Amino acid sequence: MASNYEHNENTGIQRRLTKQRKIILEELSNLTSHPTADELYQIVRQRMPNISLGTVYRNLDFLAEQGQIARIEYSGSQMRFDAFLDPHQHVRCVKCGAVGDVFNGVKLPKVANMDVPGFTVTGARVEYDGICEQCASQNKQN
Amino acid sequence: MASNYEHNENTGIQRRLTKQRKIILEELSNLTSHPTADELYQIVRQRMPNISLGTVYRNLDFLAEQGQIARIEYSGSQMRFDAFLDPHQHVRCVKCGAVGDVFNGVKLPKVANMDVPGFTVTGARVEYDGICEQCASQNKQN
DNA sequence: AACTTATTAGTAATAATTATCTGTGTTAAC
DNA sequence: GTTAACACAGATAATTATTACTAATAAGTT
Repeated sequence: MASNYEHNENTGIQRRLTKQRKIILEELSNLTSHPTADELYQIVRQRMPNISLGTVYRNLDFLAEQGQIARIEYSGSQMRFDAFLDPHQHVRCVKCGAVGDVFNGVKLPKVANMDVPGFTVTGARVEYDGICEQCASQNKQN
Repeated sequence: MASNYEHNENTGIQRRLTKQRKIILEELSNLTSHPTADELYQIVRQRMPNISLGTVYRNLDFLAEQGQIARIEYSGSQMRFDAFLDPHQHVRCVKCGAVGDVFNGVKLPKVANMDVPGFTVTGARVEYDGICEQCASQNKQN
C-alpha cells in the first residue's frame, strides 16, 4: 500500500497526494475526451467547488512530469491531457479541436540516426487532421 | 508596370499589395530561420520603423491564407512561418524552440481512408523533436 | 499532537494573438 | 479630375491560455 508520492529520488522533495491531485487524476482517467485544463477544471469543480484552475494546471504538469498522464501538445492549439498511456496517436478535428485516439496509425521508423544538418533528432510523432462526427453532421459548427 | 492589386476570384474582394505586405514577404523569403511573427517584425522594422506588429500578424495570416507562405504550428509553441513551399518537414529544438528543415523525412502513406471511429481523417504530418547545434554545445541555454 | 513544508485558493502577471477604431491611400465610378 | 467606396495601416485595447506570487492550509512525519 505504499504511496507513489513518498519521495522523489532525484530532488529529495517529498510529494503529497492531496485530495485535489487524487480527484484530478481520477476524473481525467474517467474521460476519453482528452480534455483541456479548463474542461477538466469544470468537471473537477463539480466534486470540489473551491478548487482553482491554477491547481488543475499545476497538478496536470506534475502528473505529466511523473509520467502518470500524457500531455497532448497538438499543433497550434491548446494543451490537452490523456490518462491513457498505451502507445497510440491522435487525430484532431480541424473545426472544433476535439481530439480522438488513433490505434492503427502509421508506425514510424527509428529516427535517432537521421541526418538533419544542424540538429540531433531525438524523436518524432504523427499528427492526424480530420473532421469529427459532430462537425461533419452539423455542417457549420465552430 | 502592372497594377499593384490582386483580385481574389473566390471572394471577389480586391486585395492590395501594400508596401508592408511586400516587405514582409520579401524579408520572410530571405530567411531560412522560420521566424515567429515577432521575430519577423523586428527584422521588417529595420526597413520600415513605423510598421506595427498587428500588421505583421495580419499580413502573415493573409499570405498563409493565399498559400504564398506556410504556417508552422508546432506543438505547444509559438506559431512560425516559412516562405519555402516545397514539401518538407520540420524539426524543433526542444530546448530553444528553433525550427529546422527536414528534407529526407519519413514519407507518410495516404491516410484518407484510415478507419478511425468518430473521425474522418483528412491529413497527417510528422513532427520531429531534437536538439539544435547551439543548444547542444552550450549545455544550459534556454 | 506538534512540526515541517508542499500544496492550496485566490489573484495578479505574462505572453501570444486577435479585435477595434480611426485615418489614409488606392481604386472604381462619375 | 473629383468623389465615393473601401482595404489596409498604425495604435491600442481586449482576449485567451498559462504561469507566477503569496498567505493560509493541510499532508505526512516524528
